[in-house]
Amino acid sequence: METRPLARKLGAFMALSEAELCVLERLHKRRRTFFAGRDLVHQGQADQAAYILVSGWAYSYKILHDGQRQIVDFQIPGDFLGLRSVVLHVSDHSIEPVTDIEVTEVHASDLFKALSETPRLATAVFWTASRDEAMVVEHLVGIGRRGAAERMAHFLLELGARLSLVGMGSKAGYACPLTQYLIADAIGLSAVHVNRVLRQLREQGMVTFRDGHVTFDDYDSLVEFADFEESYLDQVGPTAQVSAPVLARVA
Amino acid sequence: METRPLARKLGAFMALSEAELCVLERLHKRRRTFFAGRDLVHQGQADQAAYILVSGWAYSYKILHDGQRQIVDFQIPGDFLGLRSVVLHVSDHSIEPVTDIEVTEVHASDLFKALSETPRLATAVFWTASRDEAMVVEHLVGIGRRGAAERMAHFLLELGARLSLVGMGSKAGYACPLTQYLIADAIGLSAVHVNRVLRQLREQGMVTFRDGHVTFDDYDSLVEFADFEESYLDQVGPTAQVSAPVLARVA
DNA sequence: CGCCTAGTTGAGGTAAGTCAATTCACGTGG
DNA sequence: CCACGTGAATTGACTTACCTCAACTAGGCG
Repeated sequence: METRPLARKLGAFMALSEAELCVLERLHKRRRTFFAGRDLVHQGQADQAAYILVSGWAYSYKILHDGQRQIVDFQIPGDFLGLRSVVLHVSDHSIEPVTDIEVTEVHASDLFKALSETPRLATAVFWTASRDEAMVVEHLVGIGRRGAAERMAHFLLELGARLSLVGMGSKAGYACPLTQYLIADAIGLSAVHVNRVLRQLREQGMVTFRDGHVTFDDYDSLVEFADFEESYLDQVGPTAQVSAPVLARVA
Repeated sequence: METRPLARKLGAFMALSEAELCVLERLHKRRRTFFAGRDLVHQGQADQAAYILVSGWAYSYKILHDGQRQIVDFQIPGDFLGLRSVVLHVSDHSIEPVTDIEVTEVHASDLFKALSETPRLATAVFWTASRDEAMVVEHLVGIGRRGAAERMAHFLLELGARLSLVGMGSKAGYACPLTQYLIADAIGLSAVHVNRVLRQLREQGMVTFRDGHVTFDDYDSLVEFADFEESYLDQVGPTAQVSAPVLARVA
């Protein structure tokens, strides 16, 4: 468990050699702590470092000129923070910790060097980035075309699935430090409506979100209700070639 | 102009050497044509090839279980089609041509081989992918937090900016083969409402969309109205800015 | 004790959706 | 050449999902 969460995540995707793990290890330059509510990366900033989240939760968001906020995604341990900012050389969004967080810093130059010298690692990182993009796309679909309750259900399920992959959740539920305001800005609703929708889902016996804990009261009917497809979260990478489970699902 | 649009796009981001251009050239295996309305990639399919769009327009989308469609993005010449599907090894979305299109096919194995043997090319492709992701994020923000008219204005401006980069548009306007139904599914509105919003923008003297042509009647006030920030579309890559050190290491 | 933040609930407003009718351009076959 | 069908755009009338405003509760903490 003191294996870096990122190594664990990438390892689940492709087997990494000793040498590759070593390169990965050397990337983690410095461990830092940031405190809840204090911006880590700011929109428009020219970034020279990305971070890997070790513990705690964060979220990336954009602010519109009229002050509204849209949360793009939440990050949990093992996720990159600001990877896109480094590649694009400027941050198009801000990142803020939800809780106090621990991260390790990765300098842009070290990252590019490591990726060019270790092609398989580059593939693995590219895979991670693609998986993140797939989540953003799914999020987009939800906001664009799902009703409020379905959106909420889908959101809670996706978060649960992601947390399960790093051992922080199960089909029973998970600890969740988010406020209803954060969820509102993530799924494009008002905080008031979030509250109503949560009540509805609770009264229908599907999920309960209370006191920082999400409990799946009836996982299966929630999945059914939310039209939740978790295949896009699968830990299946190129090495696993067209693996049996994928084929089964496609068939 | 018979330069491959992709080479032109990547070239704008970082200067590519002869050798790198040559690798890029060899990627283009086979030129193919697809016809308007016939699926090119299907949701759930296990992909072994991506495509580079040479001419025509396409769109990537997802279908929900209740039959609703959310269009994630439109692709124009120079864009990759299905790059994420290849990296993730399964397509999480479908792609369909809007018009008849010409593409060149890129086999997954060739792509991975080229990227691992030519690190700078990998960086460039990673940059392209990140730029696409930034667009999806901006799209997400629009759907989540902007009103219908602002969303439409922003959408038309973004398309214009992208088309300008490949010489197919200007601040005066551009040819646009999209129907109001496609736009509706892209920006999360009903087709009827799209029509109303277009009328409103036209009557306010900002944009006119008629007969397959978008005309910016007052570009500046449209930008103002839409809160349009085009920085995320900049053709600014690592080479352009802080990059001397980065390049030195990568090279 | 008083203040702040998070959550909860009600009443009423509004942006956008649905349903439906009409027009127009286009192609196709009688 | 015209009748017909089809897909796109347009507009009106009505509905609804979600928002806003506002009041109130409950817990944490200086």
